Amino acid sequence: MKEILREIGMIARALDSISNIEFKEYDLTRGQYLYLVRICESPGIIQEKVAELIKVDRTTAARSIKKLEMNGFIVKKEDEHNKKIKKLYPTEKGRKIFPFIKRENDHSNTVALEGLSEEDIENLFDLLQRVRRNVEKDWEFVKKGNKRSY
Amino acid sequence: MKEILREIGMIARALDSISNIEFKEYDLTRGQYLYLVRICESPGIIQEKVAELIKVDRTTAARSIKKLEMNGFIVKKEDEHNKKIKKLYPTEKGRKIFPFIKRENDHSNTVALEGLSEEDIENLFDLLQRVRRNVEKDWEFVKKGNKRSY
DNA sequence: TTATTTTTGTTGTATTTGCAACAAAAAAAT
DNA sequence: ATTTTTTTGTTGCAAATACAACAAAAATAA
Repeated sequence: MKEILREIGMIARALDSISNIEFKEYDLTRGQYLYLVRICESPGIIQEKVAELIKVDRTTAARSIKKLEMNGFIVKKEDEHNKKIKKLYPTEKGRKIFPFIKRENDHSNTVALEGLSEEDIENLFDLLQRVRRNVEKDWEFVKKGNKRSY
Repeated sequence: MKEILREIGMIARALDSISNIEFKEYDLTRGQYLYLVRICESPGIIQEKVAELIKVDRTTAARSIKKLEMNGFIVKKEDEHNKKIKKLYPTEKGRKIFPFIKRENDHSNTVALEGLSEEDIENLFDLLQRVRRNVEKDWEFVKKGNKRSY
């Protein structure tokens, strides 16, 4: 059995670790860049969706986003028609550092893909998307308290 | 720019989350399965190497491994010729749950790779290994306190 | 319409994570 | 042989993470 997941875990931890170190320069603490990127990309998104996108616990997302708000990177806005939800928007400060996050991520991407051809990259991306779609089904299933049988 | 790393991050977090939930049944707390697997696979390995393999902070590995020891899954043994290092070995208890961890990981692998052909899988594995080798260079560089320029 | 279930958000608590700083052994350089 | 650097391991501390449990709005079912 090819240990695909092990490779993926190693890559993910290594890159996350690098990003966290590099973003301290912009006063972003561990993990925060993930949330800020998603909010910048989809202004008005709610935190429940952000957690789903990132694949992180709801309460972890709640606290990270609260901290982003406290530090002035984003704001929460009430919705006109739905009293329950809070829409998330980047502030000026948040929008300003977004390009730096993108730049760092692009660099990591470039480093990661060194030596791969254009075709390799297309192929890898396609395969990873398929894997991700497979995996997110199980994640939602298990997160809701269900038990996988195997 | 194809967001390869984003896909990898999503997959890794989702699967890690599932594993952590599923391994509570065996009294393994968050993250511990990673260390136990590596120690079972390479008896006598030292914790510094385990951290490198997993791509996790040295001190995090130290504490996880200490806990594995306290809970009787592994033992630390002094080396004859080197007073500094401590070699790690699974105990009977550790060896016993190893197959369950393997089984769970295999299942996750299978789910993840659903719909991919044999060739796709070979290809994906090869590409991921190359990405991982690229990324670990930067990880070690940054972890040692160096600054990437981009 | 009313009752039930799902969605969304929060807080309390325990645990994990990782940076900083230290110590000691080992290895390498002088 | 001595000094310097690297390797390996530890602890203090601050912060992130996630499970449990709760609450209220919204969506769905009855």
